Amino acid sequence: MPELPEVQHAADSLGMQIVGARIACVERLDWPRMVETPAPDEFIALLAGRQVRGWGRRAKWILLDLDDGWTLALHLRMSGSLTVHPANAEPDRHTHLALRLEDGRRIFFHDTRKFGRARLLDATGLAALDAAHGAEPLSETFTVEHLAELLQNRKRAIKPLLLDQSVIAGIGNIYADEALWHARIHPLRPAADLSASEVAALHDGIRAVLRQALANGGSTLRDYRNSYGARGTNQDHFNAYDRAGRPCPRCGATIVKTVVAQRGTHYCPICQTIP
DNA sequence: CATTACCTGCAA
DNA sequence: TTGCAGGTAATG
Repeated sequence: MPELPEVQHAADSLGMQIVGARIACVERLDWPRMVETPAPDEFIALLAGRQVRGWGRRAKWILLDLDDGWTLALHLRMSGSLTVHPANAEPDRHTHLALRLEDGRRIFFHDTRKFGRARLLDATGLAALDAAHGAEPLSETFTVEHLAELLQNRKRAIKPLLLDQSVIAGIGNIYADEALWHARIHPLRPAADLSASEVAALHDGIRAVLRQALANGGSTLRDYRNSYGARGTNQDHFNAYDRAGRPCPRCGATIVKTVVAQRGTHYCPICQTIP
């Protein structure tokens, strides 16, 4: 599913609609395995009556800041979506978590593949979630120098490193391929082997593709929707991802698809030099 | 580092 | 029917 741009839009479109509202109850939790902590019955009991004070995003987690010091953390994984509905809306069979607000509206966590997760965290739990994740690539502190430090001494291929949430948070399969295309770097290049100018290009590429996707409301391949149910349009602007067999927009060579780190990987064999 | 598992739906 | 999908965790 969703990577940083989609999660940011999901969080913002949800948060701005429900900030200030109070959760009346959990109306449905028919896939209890999605609740990682606390136990499902406690999760349900603690959520009732909580007011939404604010919202945010950390890595690919949506964070709803609640009163009494709780944070509801939601991860959409591959196929999740969070939508807000009027009182009369009915959840379908793929809606595994439904919250009722005191004003009558409903929030549906829809997730065909059931990979999505929810956690209700206290301050300690939130700090642990934060500590488990790496640099936020759109933050001011994510400089070229910082990226260079992160790549230093790492023999791993650059693509799996970009996908490692404990190193850089929020990049997934789409934006890893797009950032590497942007920077003209082959996905199998050992991270520590990148030259200073390549690191600078990668830094630029990461930020450019994420910002462009944010501007386009994220990418919708199949399931992604924001909390109004709207699709993103960034999938119309891919240069490499999902473009196997089509021309590289930069040099005209045919984009190829391989498997790197067990993920489908798209790149230009001419622009992105072989390791 | 690679493989498998977790799930369902859809295209090849 | 098989393989693949935007993610991650648990295994050899």
